[in-house]
Amino acid sequence: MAPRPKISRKRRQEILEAAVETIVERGVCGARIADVAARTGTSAALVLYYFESKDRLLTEALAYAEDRFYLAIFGELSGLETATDKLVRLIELSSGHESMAPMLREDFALWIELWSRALRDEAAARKRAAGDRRWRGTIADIVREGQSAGEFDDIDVEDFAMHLACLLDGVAVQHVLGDPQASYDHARRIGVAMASRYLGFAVREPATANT
Amino acid sequence: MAPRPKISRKRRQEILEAAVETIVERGVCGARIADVAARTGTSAALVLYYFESKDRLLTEALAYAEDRFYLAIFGELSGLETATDKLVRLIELSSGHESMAPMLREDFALWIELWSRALRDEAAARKRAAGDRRWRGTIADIVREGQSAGEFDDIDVEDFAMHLACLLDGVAVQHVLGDPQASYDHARRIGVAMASRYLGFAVREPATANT
DNA sequence: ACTAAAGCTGACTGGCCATTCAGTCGCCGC
DNA sequence: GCGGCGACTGAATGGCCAGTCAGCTTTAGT
Repeated sequence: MAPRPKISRKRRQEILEAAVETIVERGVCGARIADVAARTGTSAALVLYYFESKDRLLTEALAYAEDRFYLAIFGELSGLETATDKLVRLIELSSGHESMAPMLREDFALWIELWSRALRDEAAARKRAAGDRRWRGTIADIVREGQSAGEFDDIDVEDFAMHLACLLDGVAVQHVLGDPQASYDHARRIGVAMASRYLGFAVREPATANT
Repeated sequence: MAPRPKISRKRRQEILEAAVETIVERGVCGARIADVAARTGTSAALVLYYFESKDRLLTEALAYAEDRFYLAIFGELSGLETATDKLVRLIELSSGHESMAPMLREDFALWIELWSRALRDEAAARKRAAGDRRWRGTIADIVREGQSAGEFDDIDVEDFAMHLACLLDGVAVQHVLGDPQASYDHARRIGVAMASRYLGFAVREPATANT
């Protein structure tokens, strides 16, 4: 009756996490069920016992990673006071700020994997689209909040959210593919410059790396 | 002696083109040598006769597609007079303007495939980085040209090139993944707005679809 | 304790593909 | 007309892996 914390719940998550790590290491194409099993210390058969097929497992794993990433960022933002702080922090985090957990920094690579999967996998495409809407919605909410507070100019919110989201995606691609021209500082500067120029707030000194 | 037009040259290209089509259709993961062979009306063995392995074939095919795409855009730009025209056209074309050959519009999807491959394939990573440098260089050249002609404000060229290139990549992702919020018009507007705001030129009416 | 379900596994199998190989064919120079 | 070479092929080979299955073990409810 009482929805006791079925062990299976934990196992499922363990497997999902192992799958995410596997994808980071070998890519969606190269990931094998046996890898995921080895990482959880179980058998390949068990992985298929929890997820009917490799396809489902991979798609769920990518969605899981996206969710984790979003929630981590969102959690960090909610502790901040002003909309300006939130927006700048959002840009910093999605530019690969060193304060991010290493696990989360790997997630940038997963975006690319998700995109390439979404090109052909209906379920992945839907999840990506939903995640993207949520992400843009978060940006838009911050902007509206800043506008109400008088921090930001009164520009078209949806347009700006799309613009910033695209820019951050593009920057992340350069970043994860290791372009030396796209260091964190570079990426941050570009993002903050764009936001401040459009929204009319003053740029402050960047947060530098810490522990 | 005279470098007679070895038949092999033509065959090689045929195969590369078939490989590109195959990748568009089935993705890098799903592409099979037999598909490429079928598309050229030959045998799988022949494909491996020209390209030592599937890996090389795919990497070369992606590079080939990128080159083709770049040259097509570059060719179209060189016919234009002013730097402003060139820049706007560049933005239009990389936002998926309807006047592009359908073949080239598919290339956006190939970027994603190339990125995901570059995550793990050294050769692909090098080719991607080179292509990207060329692309940013082209943007930078146009901006410098416009600055000399007095069309554009005197901002940091490299920074701007990186910024625009990232933005266009991000927009392309949305576009190719079919986000309805990222139609061609949307994409174009975002790109042109950003460029005009940074460079200080006046935005003119968009080019609409033709032919 | 007894039982049933859930959790879990090792061993198999079936299919799929990259890659190899042992040639065939047709052309070109001689 | 011959020798050789480049283009090309069909038919293996061999490895790899997702997914299945028959049955083992643990857990928990009665």
